[in-house]
Amino acid sequence: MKTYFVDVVVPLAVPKPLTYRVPMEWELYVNQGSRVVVPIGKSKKYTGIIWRVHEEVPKDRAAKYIDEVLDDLPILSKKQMELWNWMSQYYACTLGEIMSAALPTGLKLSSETIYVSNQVDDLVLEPHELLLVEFMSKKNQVEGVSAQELQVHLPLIQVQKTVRSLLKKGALSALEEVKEKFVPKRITYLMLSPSFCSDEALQNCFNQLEKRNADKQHAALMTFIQLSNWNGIEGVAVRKKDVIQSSKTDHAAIQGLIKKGVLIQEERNERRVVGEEATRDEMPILSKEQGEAKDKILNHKGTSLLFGVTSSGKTEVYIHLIEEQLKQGKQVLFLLPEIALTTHLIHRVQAYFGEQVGVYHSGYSTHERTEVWHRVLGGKYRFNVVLGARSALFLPFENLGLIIVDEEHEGTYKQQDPAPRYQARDAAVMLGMMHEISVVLGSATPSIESMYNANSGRYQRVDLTQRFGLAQQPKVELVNLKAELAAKRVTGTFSQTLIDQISETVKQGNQVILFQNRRGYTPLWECVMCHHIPECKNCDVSLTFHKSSNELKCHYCGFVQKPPTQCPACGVQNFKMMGAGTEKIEEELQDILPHVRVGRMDMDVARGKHAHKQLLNEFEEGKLDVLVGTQMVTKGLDFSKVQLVGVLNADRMMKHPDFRALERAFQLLVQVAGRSGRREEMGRVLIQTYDTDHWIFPYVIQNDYEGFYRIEANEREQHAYPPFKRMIKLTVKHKDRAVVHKATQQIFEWLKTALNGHFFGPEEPYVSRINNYYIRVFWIRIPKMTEHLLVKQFLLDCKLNLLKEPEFKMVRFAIDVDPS
DNA sequence: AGCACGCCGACT
DNA sequence: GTCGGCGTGCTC
Repeated sequence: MKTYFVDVVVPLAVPKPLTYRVPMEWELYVNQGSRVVVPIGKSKKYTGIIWRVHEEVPKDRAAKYIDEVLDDLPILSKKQMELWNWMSQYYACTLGEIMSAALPTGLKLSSETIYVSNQVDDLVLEPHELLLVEFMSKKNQVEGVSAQELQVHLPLIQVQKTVRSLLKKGALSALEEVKEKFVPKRITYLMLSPSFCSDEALQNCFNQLEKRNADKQHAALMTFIQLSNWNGIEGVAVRKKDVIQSSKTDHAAIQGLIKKGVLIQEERNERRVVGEEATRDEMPILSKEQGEAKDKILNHKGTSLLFGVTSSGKTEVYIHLIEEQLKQGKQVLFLLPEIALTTHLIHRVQAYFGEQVGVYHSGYSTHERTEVWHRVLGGKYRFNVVLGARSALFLPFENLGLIIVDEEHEGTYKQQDPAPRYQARDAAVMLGMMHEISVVLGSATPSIESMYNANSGRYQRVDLTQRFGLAQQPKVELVNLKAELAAKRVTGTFSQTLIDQISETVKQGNQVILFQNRRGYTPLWECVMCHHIPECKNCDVSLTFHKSSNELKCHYCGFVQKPPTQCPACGVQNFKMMGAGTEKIEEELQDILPHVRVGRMDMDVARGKHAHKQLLNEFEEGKLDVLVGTQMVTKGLDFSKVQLVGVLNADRMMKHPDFRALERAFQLLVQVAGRSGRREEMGRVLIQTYDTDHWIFPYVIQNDYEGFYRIEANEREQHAYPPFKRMIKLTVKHKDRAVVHKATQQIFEWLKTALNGHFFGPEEPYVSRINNYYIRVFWIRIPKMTEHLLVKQFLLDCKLNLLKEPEFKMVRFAIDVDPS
């Protein structure tokens, strides 16, 4: 007799899968990639994924039994598991961390404590205990009451304490219950029975119903025929609810028709996520260049970099590539940066491919996401195209034929904070290799990494150089802030040159977008006397002023306070605002040009989804002349009447102490410029800067990516940065400054012996304390040929050895591979 | 992530 | 003396 064990990945911070024993009755059902419910600790239950089935008896401890097998068929394919394995090694994280990121919460159920009251006589209860017992007797007697419910309904008493005493007295008992969070919505559909599927039979039926004065049934059937667009074909289904509603009949009428065998009813799982149906757009016609690009990509079973200037029609190429895959019954994964998912690109793709298109991103509810997961797996309503943010990478494609990564240079493809700190674009390339399929990375301003890979032959390079239609390259000019300042031609943030241009553009009935990068450009509160700036008590940053709420806020930990009336340093009661947020800019502009209608779009406004949409609508309808915004205004918004784009200060983004600062600045400036003059007239772009001589500007003005790339790549090579070296960032945090210092000294010694000359640090980051944690950073840069997995293992060992020391056990140690 | 165990301050 | 605060360690 064999005894089976399973290694189960659980979404907890455990280094390895946990081993459980399989009860005899489940032996036939344990498959790799299926979910199970397992007990963990004293009482909790979690969903885990079976990673391996084996017969090796665990040596160090007795294995617990699994509680339940949730799926008869795996919800993770072999390929997905392979991807998870690769990711956990490459990004030095655990499978559990990947599981947390990969599965929609609907699939990650965990247990909940349910209390049931027991009938016990002769029990003396305290008043608050009585209250709780009474509440429970009023509620559901059979199913019990969850701990959460008690907390919500009885806020007046100390629920936990009371529950504990009642448990002791035996008046309550506790159960752990696991609920499947995803319950498919069931909807009843009606169909015509096959024997009535002819005009003749139907006519007969109507006659019969009329004869018997069965008006309601007659009306119901008539409505059904109308709603189903009767054309003699079997199996067209209509919702029962719709038939009843439009025919103004009732349940009984339908039952009558079912009894007569005219209609049949069927329960179906309703799809919460419903794609665009009905009319499909005609396939766009490709230019010669686009057609060639499409063929090159299709014929290359590997990664292609689609380098297409703005308005060169990358989307049309994508559409044709998708079409090609669908013809072969293959699925397509279409990754987009989060923000781009709110635009009309989704509608465009849906207009071509209808109900086969699924969308997957954080804005979707867990139910919707879980449904997308199920529908990617298969079934009648399989999604064959999924547009999604980085986590869509984890969907369980069975039959993937193509991966598209649009705007591949976008930083949002890299997950920063909780592990897994993965780069979705790179992981997509790996996934493509595992499936042996084509991967397309598209961008008008590729990341230095991707262009490097294209130039070195790792990726195939495909260019789109021709602009589509009437779109013209805008005219980009610099405004020398130094000179304007000297000539007293600057008011706050605005140079007179920019003001004149705005005024002129608006006078002509055109629109303006003003771009302000957020970084280092926040409004501060400063003492006029001693220049004291209020700082966050938890973080090493200044508090920023939010006018709308009249609060000083910390952007790192969320701490808020009212602005002080008296300076805590010198006691003077006089503060002024420093710096210029979008709010301030909006105000300034309004002061200078009172007749101009100004709108503002930034994170504060965008928080409310509707406010955001409304603002864009107003701008589109021409109710606003000027839109002031942060990064958000650079993404995929096409306004036909925008003739002028102003970049208020280009310097801050260029001078950031970060090796990617120039790359980002170039990308941003080119993208921002692309917002101007999308139609017949040539648009203008004005960039305000103190450093007009910076080498980057000629390339921005000429829109010369290649030229920019040559210089920037050379810089990176000279200074041993990616893509010429592999980079790993180590972050060390602790609440005690002295402990961090000591820990980093220890790490420094270890790194020195193993990686001498290939690392920098410890370094104090720009913001050196967040949420009361002191932060230090090491930068590791190793040659490409180095066995990077060994280095990562070494770093994990460092972590382990460090946390072994009692004084360092509370140190947080994060490994970030390929940081952005 | 929870949850229990354990070691120190303010109460009966 | 105890109740309960949260720091810390473990989960097959």
